[in-house]
Amino acid sequence: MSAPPTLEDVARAAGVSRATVSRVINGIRNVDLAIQEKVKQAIALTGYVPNQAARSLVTRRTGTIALIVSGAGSSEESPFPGHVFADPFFGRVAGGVVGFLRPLGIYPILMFADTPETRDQVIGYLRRGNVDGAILVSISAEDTLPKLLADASLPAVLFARPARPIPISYVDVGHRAGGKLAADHLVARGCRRPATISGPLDVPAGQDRLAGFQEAMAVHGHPYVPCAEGNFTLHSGEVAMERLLAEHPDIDGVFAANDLMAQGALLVLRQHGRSVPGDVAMVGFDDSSAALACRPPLTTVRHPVEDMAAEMGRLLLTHIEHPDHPVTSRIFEPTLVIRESA
Amino acid sequence: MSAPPTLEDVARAAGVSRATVSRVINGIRNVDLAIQEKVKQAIALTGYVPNQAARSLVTRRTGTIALIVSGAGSSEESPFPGHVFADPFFGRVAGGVVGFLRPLGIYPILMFADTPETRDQVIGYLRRGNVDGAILVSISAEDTLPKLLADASLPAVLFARPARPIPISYVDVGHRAGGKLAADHLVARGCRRPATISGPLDVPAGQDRLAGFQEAMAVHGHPYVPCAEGNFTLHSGEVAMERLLAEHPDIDGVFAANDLMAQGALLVLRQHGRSVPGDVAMVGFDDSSAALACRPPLTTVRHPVEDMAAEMGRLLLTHIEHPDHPVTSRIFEPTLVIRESA
DNA sequence: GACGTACTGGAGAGCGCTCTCCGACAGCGA
DNA sequence: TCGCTGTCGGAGAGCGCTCTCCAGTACGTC
Repeated sequence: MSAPPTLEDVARAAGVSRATVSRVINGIRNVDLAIQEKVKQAIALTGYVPNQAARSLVTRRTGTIALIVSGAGSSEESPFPGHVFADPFFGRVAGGVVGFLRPLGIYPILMFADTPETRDQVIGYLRRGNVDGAILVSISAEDTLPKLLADASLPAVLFARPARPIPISYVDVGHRAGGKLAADHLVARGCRRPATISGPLDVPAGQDRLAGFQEAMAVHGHPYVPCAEGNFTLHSGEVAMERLLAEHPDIDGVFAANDLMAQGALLVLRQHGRSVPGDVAMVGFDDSSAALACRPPLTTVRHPVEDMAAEMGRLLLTHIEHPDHPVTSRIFEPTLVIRESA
Repeated sequence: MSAPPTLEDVARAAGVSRATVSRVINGIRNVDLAIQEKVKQAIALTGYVPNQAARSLVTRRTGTIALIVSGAGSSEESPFPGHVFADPFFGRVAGGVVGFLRPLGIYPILMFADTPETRDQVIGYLRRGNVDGAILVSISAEDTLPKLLADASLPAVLFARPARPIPISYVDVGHRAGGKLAADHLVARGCRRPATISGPLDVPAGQDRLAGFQEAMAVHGHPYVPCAEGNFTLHSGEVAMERLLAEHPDIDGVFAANDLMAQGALLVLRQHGRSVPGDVAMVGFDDSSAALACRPPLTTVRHPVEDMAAEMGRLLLTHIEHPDHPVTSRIFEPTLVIRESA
């Protein structure tokens, strides 16, 4: 078995033409059942597996898509990307995408675009026609990749609304609604002196969660809520909580714009001898695995990441299938997951 | 620009033949410098990008490799894989692989093989010639994928030694040496009543870390060390610590076989009012981001995951380049990272 | 019985590239 | 002058597949 069997071999074994075998394999047009059977046996007999390259050459479809995590400054100390996975949130996105695509026989190519050079490499790779489309998780406001993608008119779908309007489809969660959920819950359980640790205020996710929280709090009679800005990392959550505690020692409820910051805040609270939820209630955002790693387990706004990732896959496939499909966005409703921290 | 430019177009623009353009692009043989220059200009002019499918068809190389995370039972509650990323360890592997491969213009296809069906899908995908080779991170002892890969004689490299001997190259860390490092450190800082939370004892990583720790402890005069088995998750670390504390309330030092379990153990210790490292010292394993998320920050045995991942890439490329390259394994030395927990 | 129609299978032309030949030509020694 | 060697560019044959024709057959209709 030096050379793997080709369509030609199968055709010979089945006593039909290449075209017929191809039709059987791709399920195109009616082929006589008896012949279909013969072909299938021949395929099994020869151990034939289609050559994807040859197929791609003529169909102009690769059957692969790219999953790009973009915009992370990465860490300066290391030439290795992937630190983003320190936030379990990205693992969920990856899992969601794979979970949806896998039954379709499609597997994503994992790419990181964390520096200008790697961004160019990524674009080059995409333009070379290696993939049919891209799913992009962009994590900074200045990321230029969404625009480059749109300009290249490569089918693409974004996770989260881009900071600047760009003609590209995206999927997002109702950040404002999530912020409101957190505020309502905090107030409902008797919180009188709320505070919040926001995400970075140059990205929509940061702005909107904060806005939603503040607006709802205003409705509940808290027109001003102390706020410390973080950047979605555990450490930034600690720093922010430290500051909040120093400036407003009587805080009795905190909304952190993601679970990782909430986790950091919890650590600081404990260091200061504040019990949770006794002295201070804490609500996070995302419902990532970090929420379960907290003690007490975190009450948090659930980001239906897996469903969103699946929707991204669905949307991308639609764009690939129908190049003229209009730019679309879909917003998912967040829900509150009540655990023990609030 | 309905149809993208082809080699033929470039050749025409440069006034040479297709073959010459191909030679210039692939840097093969001597081509007159003046002609090279002309060709390069023509490429720039036409905006030519090579068609990977056509190239693959003739070279029989795809220029892609698979990154497979295999053997996870996944979670029963969800059709989505990727929960493995809850352990930041896997993010590091992914980052390390991408970091090494990316400068070479190679990007991995991300696959999860968490059930028998998906395992078959993965094998089918690989056999279809979609990739040149595979990097496999197998996380359970009964995983059959390594064997299937070896049988398919597809170039592959494993992360960690397989539970059963299989003719396949792998990269691993000195688990025993790591266990010894932990033991020595614990003893050196005065620990008298050590205990350990082991990983699952059906995988080498679990067995060897424990063995290395026990052996070193024996040398230090602790022939018997209480041990509770965990499965590398945070929760299992909690459960194990609970048990250890119940059975041996006077423990003053713990070695957890990975950071996540150490993090869980720390949580329990705190609940029981034990200070760390005052009452109990804690040493983890991996030096993943979880170690930094601990309070106090975790002293841990560093698993040089990124370097190991890079080596996997290097090894895989060698296997792809030279199909007859003998099966190889490379063991990395662990080091101790001293922080505050011990 | 002649014709139109529907359906099925085969022939063959590429898809864009690589790579082996082969020919052209220059340089050099005899 | 002839031929030999070495260098460099071109011709052209595929790589394995899809898909558009086209031919053959069966059947129904008038």
